[in-house]
Amino acid sequence: MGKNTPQAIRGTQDMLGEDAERFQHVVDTFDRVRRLYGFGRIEVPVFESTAVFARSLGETTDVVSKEMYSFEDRGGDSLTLRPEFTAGIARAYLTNGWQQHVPLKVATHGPLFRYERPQKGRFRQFHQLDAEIIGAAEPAADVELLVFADQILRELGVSDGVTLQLNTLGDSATRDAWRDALVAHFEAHRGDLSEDSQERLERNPLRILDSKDRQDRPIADAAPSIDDAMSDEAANFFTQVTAGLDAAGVVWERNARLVRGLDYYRHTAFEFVTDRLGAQGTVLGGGRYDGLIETLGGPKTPAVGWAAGIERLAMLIDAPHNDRLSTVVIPLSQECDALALEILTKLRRWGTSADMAFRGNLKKRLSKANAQGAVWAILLGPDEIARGEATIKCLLDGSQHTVPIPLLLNEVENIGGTGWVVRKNPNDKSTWNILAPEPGADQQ
RNA sequence: GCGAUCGUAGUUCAAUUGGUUAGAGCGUCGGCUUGUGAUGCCGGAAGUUGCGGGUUCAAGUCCCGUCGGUCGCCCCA
Repeated sequence: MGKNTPQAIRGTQDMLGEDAERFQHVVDTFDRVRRLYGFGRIEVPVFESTAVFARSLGETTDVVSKEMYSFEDRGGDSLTLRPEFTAGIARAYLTNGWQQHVPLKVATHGPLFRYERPQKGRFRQFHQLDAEIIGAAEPAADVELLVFADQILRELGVSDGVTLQLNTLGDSATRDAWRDALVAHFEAHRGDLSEDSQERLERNPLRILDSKDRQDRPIADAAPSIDDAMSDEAANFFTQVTAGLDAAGVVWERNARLVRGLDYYRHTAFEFVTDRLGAQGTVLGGGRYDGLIETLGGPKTPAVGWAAGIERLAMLIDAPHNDRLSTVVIPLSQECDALALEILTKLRRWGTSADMAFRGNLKKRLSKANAQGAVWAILLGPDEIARGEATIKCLLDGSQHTVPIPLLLNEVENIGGTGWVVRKNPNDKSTWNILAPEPGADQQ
């Protein structure tokens, strides 16, 4: 690193090659599965008025109180880079009058920002997949979201190491009653709690329940259960959610200590967790937030949603196999460039992946083509062009053949009666295939 | 915000208890082949040892500060 070269901002990442491919594979999978479930794509701004997040998440949450990137713009307004998706989506729902589309199933993904100490699976600019159903009070919506999440994890091939932990926080009355009981319990043992948890008692007492601190465990384990405070309606709701998951074949386990950090959650709360990511075990999490939209000044509107960490998922998946570059066109002198460009353009318009090697002598260019993983090289030299021919070389087995240029340009099959076949197949973009002398195994 | 640990060519790493001119693989550039890659051989370029200060006859190595990476606490996806 030179001394004067700029550094990337702490907690941000630059991705190239495999890292970027993994990331994109997660996004692609999400986008494909999301359509299967009828979730429409939405886009929301990367920044909002600070109040949108402060009111939604709760002023005392860590996210709001110490992790937001907030700034004053030139007009003097306080803005904040989104630390999560839900608040902005709820705001968009209200400002655009999307009530007309209820129940609204939407999905998005993109960057989020949180001023935290970076570590494994945790960044200051990170990226999430997000899915929400707004305006549905039925447990079917919770189930829908969970089955959707489960399928994404399956299709990414990570579901083996990931388990769904499920809990209910009850309705508002249940949650409040439970919270009071918890506070009373923890208050009684205040002196025995860890320093962190004494702090939590003020800000977010529910979080003492899943404290990792040894000192807290006995007290947390002895704390009153949500089930004791649960109203019949809330219990019934939860039963319907679990019944739906069972019917859909989604494996889950109850974790009565599972609590979410943000204030707006009610009823269903869940996390898909793994032990393969060190301290950051949660790969996807969410729940029901029936009160949020009202908090933002809208009508009473039930909603559920989840978010998943793209980087975390990308760390879990196997490296996606790259499609092989099909063809590299190699002009050997300047007079061949125009023809090379013509062929190159044609190949790409046919749907074949192709590139041009334009630097160095033939040796360099072939070497470059090989390094790119190309299957075919088309060599265009003055001599060949003079004869009206091009050379096609298979980089897998080294075989090569000359081909009349007009045939190349006209998508002709069976090149010059040699048995080499150029097949243009618009439905299969991998094939601008030269078939006859089998080049060997996997061209993909 | 707290704690631990690390920082050496583009990159991955090496460099006796502080001791000459800081090395190697990969990559890169050139050559062995005037138009033939992937396997081979030869050679070149490439470093203010993150940055700043200090201790010492002598610092990549020890000390302090700072910036960054990594891991944990916390928090969360």
